[in-house]
Amino acid sequence: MDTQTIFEAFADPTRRRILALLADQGELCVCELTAALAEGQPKISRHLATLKESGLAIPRRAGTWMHYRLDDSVPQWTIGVLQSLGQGAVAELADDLERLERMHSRPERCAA
Amino acid sequence: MDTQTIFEAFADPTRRRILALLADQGELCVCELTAALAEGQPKISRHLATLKESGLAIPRRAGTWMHYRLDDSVPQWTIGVLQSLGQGAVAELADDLERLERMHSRPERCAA
DNA sequence: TCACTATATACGGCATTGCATATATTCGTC
DNA sequence: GACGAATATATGCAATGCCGTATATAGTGA
Repeated sequence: MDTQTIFEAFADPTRRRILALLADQGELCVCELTAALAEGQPKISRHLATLKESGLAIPRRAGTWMHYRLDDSVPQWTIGVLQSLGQGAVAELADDLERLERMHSRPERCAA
Repeated sequence: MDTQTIFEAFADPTRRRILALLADQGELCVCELTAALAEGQPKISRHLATLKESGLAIPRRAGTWMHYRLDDSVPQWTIGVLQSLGQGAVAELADDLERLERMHSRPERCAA
């Protein structure tokens, strides 16, 4: 949760795409993120591990699925950056959201 | 001036110390930054080149001295991050400022 | 032009990072 | 327990980043 770790997390474009999606959608599972970004599953999983270790994302297991959401107990400036990711700083966000909508058989969102 | 470049600039602790000092002091030359951070001159110079290329810092030559200041025409979220650097996100800032004050024979600040 | 100061860059080494492929784990169901 | 789906991790590699040392450049003044 220290400054350096958070900045490193923001320094990768794939992680920013993930963070922008989580900021927009609230909670998503690995298979949804894999479909939305159109990237390989191990790649998504590794970046989610990084985000989890940095304290930016929180995992929740629901059966077979792992859901990730943003942690809202982050430094103030971090919140500003996260908001900006959905407001133009992540150029791919529109495409990613469209692929997410198009995805077949998305897991039902069941609360914790 | 694109998103990726700016985030990469923020990802290094030495660059954040430089940015925090510039945000606090307005304009500093290389030798002042070298003294304030207590780091080698080539290291400071290299990081300033990175900041210049990212669009975050603007150089100004005044005789032998190169002065650097922040560019204020940066994305909105960037401004928030820069402010945060002076408000706890850069732990070394107090020490760096103290070394800067103690520095002997600082170049006089003459306007452009 | 020469010497001096301030700053920038080149070079080599070391550590880290991101990736793809392959494999391991975890969970639900039978 | 065996199997299949979802997710996580191991491995090997190419690329990148930061560093210190040495050197080059730019400016100033004699």
